[in-house]
Amino acid sequence: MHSNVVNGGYESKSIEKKWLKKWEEDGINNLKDSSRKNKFYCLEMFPYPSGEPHMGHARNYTIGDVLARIKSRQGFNVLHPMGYDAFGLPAENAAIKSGIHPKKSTFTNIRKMEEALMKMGMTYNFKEQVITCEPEYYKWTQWFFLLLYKMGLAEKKEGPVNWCGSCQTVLANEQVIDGRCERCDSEVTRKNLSQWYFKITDYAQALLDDMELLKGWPDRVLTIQKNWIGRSEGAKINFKLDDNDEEIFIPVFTTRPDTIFGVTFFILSPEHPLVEKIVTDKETRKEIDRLKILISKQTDIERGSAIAEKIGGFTGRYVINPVSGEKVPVWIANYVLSDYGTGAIMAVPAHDERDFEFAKKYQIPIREVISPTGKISAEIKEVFTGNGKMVNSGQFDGLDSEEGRQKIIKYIVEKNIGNAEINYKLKNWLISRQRYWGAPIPIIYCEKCGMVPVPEKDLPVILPEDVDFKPTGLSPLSYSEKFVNARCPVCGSPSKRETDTMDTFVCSSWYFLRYCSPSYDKEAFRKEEVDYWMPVDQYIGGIEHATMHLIYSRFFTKVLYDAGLINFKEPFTRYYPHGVVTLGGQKMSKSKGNVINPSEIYDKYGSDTLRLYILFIGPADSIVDWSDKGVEGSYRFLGRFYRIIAENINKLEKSGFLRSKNIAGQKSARIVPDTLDGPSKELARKLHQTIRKVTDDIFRFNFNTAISAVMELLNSISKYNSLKKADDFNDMLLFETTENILKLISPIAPFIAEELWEKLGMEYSIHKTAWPEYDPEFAKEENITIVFQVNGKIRDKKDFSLDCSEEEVSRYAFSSPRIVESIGDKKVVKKIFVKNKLYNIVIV
RNA sequence: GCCCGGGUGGCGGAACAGGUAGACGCAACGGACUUAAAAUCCGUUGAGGCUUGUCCUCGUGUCGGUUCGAUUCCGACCUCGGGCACCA
Repeated sequence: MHSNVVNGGYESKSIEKKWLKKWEEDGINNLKDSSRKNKFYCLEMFPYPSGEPHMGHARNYTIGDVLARIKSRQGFNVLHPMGYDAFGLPAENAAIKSGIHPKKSTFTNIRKMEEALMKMGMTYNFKEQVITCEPEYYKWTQWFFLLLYKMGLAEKKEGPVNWCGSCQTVLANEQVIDGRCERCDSEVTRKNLSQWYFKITDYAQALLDDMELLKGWPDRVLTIQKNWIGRSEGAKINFKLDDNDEEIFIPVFTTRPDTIFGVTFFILSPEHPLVEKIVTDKETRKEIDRLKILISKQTDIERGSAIAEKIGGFTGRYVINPVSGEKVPVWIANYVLSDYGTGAIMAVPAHDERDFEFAKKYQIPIREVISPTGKISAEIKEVFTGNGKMVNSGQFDGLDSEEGRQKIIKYIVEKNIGNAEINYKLKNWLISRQRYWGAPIPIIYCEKCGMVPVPEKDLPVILPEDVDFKPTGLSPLSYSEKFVNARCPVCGSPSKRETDTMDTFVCSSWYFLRYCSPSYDKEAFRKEEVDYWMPVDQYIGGIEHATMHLIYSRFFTKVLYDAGLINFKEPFTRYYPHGVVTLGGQKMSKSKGNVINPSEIYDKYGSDTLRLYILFIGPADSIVDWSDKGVEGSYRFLGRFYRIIAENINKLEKSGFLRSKNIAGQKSARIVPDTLDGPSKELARKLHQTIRKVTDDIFRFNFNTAISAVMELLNSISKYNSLKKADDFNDMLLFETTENILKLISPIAPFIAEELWEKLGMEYSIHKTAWPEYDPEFAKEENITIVFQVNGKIRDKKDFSLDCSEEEVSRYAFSSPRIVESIGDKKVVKKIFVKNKLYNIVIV
């Protein structure tokens, strides 16, 4: 290690080294204390062990660490755990490239992460980490799979899936961004495969309803989730195929049953199973087949975006509108999706943008049935999607569209042709992956018994280590004879194991429960521990997990609740999304080479500087751009802090104050307000105001302003120290201020605080002391500045005593030359007095 | 296209309930210390004006409104960021 960057007497390197060692020996970073009554579970999203924590991790974990430390100092029993989301593609991809086994690289990386987190002074109990790729953990991930299976929430289904050709695996909908793979950015194609799904859609409504319990979540996150779940209310209506031989009903979903008289055509998605059946004419069939192939070749981007061109064709057949009795043509079109609603729609071109565009292109009639004015338009030039009066709608004419919707639903229910229905955009969670580095799905296929779940007593299904994990599109595990061949748990005959592994989001959907009893080996979690610690009081992590991890974790929690295994419905009481750290306005990324690692910073300036800077850089939830100058500023501040406090300690030593009293043990005989005056009183006030502000700001996640308050206090101390007259000086006050400023900075910059605490002769450790509380008597301002305005413009300012009367203020106002001059010969019509703030004279 | 957030000095950002806009920090400039530099310490620093003051005018994306008073509330627009995006 090289010497410190020049900074007065502040030797961050040796200080941090010294305390790291001491803290580790004493286990001081474990904040659990079962003798305390109230608990606080502070959780930060655990990292994927990529090798070294990045700046986002540093930000995330520093925020959590500060909160956990303060909660502990405020007397809470604090659970502040750490672990690793250790399964996943990157390790496997790296293994394919470099030949190093994922297990080896993962554990090497974990050690590195661990060391870095320790160096940053994080208060995790490193002895109780949770690592998802260990059999002791994934045994219970598999147990969860079985639980969902038993509850009918896990199913194997043939269906179109998102296939990433480069990763050679299936992706969940959430992992596809703009038709591309989230990880490798290559284009995602559709493929029909038999895959495992978790039926999260069964919980769509519960996920929406229970948002009411998430008062401690930012609205924007709930909005994202609502959007993702995509609930829409409407009706399912059956249209009968116009056919002489057979009664075929085709249901559609619509949110606008009130527009049913405006249906001028009907569309099936190209993948709709009835397309095959109903197209009878040979020539038409040719054309429809051609279209189907054309559309199936379209990528998600070409087909899926709102601006994509609409294409389709007439099937030669008709359906009967069940309400109007009208016969309308059946088309297929690329813009009708097979996996939403019923895969078929009633098209109302006058009142739907997409149908309008399609009708115009293919010259299909457009009929107005909702009119904003109630009058029928002569010509339809544009779509009207709003509410209005129903027209051209038979017995429903004249109704408001909202009312019409209810009336039509009532009608179709009575006539037995449909019903009210709710649809969600949320799709079932596809969890199988044709990859090696994941938790094996605990299922066995027996020729006689069929699909058999692995009995709980046989868990874990161990992921074998001697496997060839080259990507072939098939699960690497399928090449391992040893793994694949098994005995049927039911009949004992030779069987085959499921060779897919689980999406890593399954592992991370319950880790917060495991933290409550990390080494318990009888169950996934010890109930008493979970009852005590859960739900998480404060969760902190990137907003990019709003739709995946956070929804899945909420889903898992609800499943456990319904299984009667836990007594809460939501895992995270409060959630705080921190912002990302950019460099030059760009997202830091290894591939672009624009990365600043936390280690560079703590190696050069120390972890205190890193922590301080990352909190001071800007509001914790906003995107912040890295600035080397800013880091230096933080480092300089700590140097200045060190010098000024050391000077205080010096002074107190010289005056004999520190020797004369057994300060460390002394809690009583502190300053009484009346005994102070002048600069001392001012400093005492500043101190108590700072205690109040820092505490308030930190719990509002305003770390930047909390730090600026500490800076201001330091400036006040510095000024106080430069006082000429010795009588103005109060040793006790200086001591108390020193003691408290150290406490205030201690969760943010734990090393320097501990060092100076020791220098002050206090009992080890500052991190075990109670968090300071402010005294309102001290914090109270004596004088306040009243602002004088004339017609809202500031004309004068003057100090008055707190709570002074309007009369007093008014008397001054009308004697102030500047104010009198501003009034001139105008007439005073009104006087506004805001206590302790301002006096405004209104003239005309 | 729809739904959320933001736009404040040269820069990052303060202003918690409509009441002193620019806290704190960075950068810059001036001074002290030094043979010198670095570091440190002390100042100045939104723009413009002159009558240089405890001064005046302007100023929180643009335009308008409510109010004695608007960065804060309302309306329209411009712009940046995020989410969703043929979801019937």
